[in-house]
Amino acid sequence: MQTAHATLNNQITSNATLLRPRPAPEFGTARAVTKDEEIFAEGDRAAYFYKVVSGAVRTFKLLSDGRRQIDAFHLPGDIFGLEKGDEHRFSAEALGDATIIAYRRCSLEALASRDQAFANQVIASMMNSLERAQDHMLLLGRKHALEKIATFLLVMAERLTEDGHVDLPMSRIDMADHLGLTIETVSRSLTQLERQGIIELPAHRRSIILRNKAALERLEA
Amino acid sequence: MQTAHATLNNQITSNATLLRPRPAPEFGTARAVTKDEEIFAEGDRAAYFYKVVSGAVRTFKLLSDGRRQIDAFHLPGDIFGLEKGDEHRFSAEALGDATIIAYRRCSLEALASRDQAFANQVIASMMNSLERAQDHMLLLGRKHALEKIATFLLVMAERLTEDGHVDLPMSRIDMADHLGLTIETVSRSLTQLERQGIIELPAHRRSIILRNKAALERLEA
DNA sequence: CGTAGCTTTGAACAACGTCAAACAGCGTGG
DNA sequence: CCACGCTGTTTGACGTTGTTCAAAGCTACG
Repeated sequence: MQTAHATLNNQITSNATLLRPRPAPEFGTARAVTKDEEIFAEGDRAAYFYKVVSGAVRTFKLLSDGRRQIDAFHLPGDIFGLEKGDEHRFSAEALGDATIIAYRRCSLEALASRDQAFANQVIASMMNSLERAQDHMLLLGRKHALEKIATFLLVMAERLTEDGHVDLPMSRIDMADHLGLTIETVSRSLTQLERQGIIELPAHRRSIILRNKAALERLEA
Repeated sequence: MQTAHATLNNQITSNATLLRPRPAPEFGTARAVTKDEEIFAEGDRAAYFYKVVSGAVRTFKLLSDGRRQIDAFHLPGDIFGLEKGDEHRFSAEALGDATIIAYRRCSLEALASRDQAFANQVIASMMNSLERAQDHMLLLGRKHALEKIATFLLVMAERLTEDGHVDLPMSRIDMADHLGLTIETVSRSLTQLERQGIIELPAHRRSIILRNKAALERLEA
């Protein structure tokens, strides 16, 4: 019950601790990563946070028996790996070859005093993550397989905007682990949508053409 | 996971800090709400955000056919209803009789310049929400019914800390809609845990005694 | 070409949901 | 004080969605 209070203050004090003098690194250091390369792992010390420049990144948690939940895919411009505490609560891997910028982690106050605009960007990105997470809980907890797929396709179409032609950067396994399904169910749902003429699955397996967005929106529930 | 320890330890000190007379920010306006009373609804203009003083609040989203996902329960000290955009993306209702404080919503910048400490509290609360949401996605997407229940009981025990004796402020329906289950499955899982001697369900249906936390933690997966 | 890694497809199965009924606590009113 | 009905919870039988297990198809890439 006081937990909230506690953590709140926790934040403030720990920020103070982090304020120790340091060469100003507003401009992080770029880094190139290759397909499936680990950027950081759950439990690692959170010395940096990151921004995607090109490519895409997945962040995920694992259960002891290997079940995986991908909480988000991060596309160019997205910030990820920012933590309240001092260790990463997720693992992060590149979906394909990608470039990212690493920023040395520091307190928001320090950040704000040095570069207000960047600080605001970071906060805004946090709120975006939160909104996405909240929408995703509804999807995971209450939507059926077909509704999950429909929602996912619409969201990705929106984020990748190639006008109904979505070139997915992730495999079926990644989709499944993001949507709380198995790859088989993902596959079956997609072919069902294709048979209904709502989408098209060209030979190149990673790309999808949305033929009937209205129908998808109806399916979204 | 000493993170938990850390937070608990800091709790004491930080509460002390918070109770100190603080340069008054917006002293929000207190409001008493009764069981199931709506505090705001999804789509409402987000003119205020709130802090729970006593009682508990649920925030949730609905699908068109009435399926509901409760994204979080808010206990005393928790902040809820803070939005990035200008309308609420959730509905909020009191679980039982409760009192809350309403703060007039304003930009974080304005808030920060006027009362840095309070601004930090707000940001920290956002990060808390995000962390909870992320953990909850793992639960919703990848855990089985029994694992969901086990996790839920441990989390609630931690937050309500009456040491193994949890007095839940919510009904089975609320639990179900939070965990992505049905009330029947919640009920069955609880009785299964009771039959295994891991918990005890006294006559008063809202209270639960955790007899074997270790077993629950093993079940958590 | 040939092999490796995804993806799709099919059939059997299990976990969870649905439907229905019994049960318990609790407030109300006779 | 007890009967009554209301509401929330538990329990049971059965159905369905999505998973599991297995195998075959594609693509890509050497």
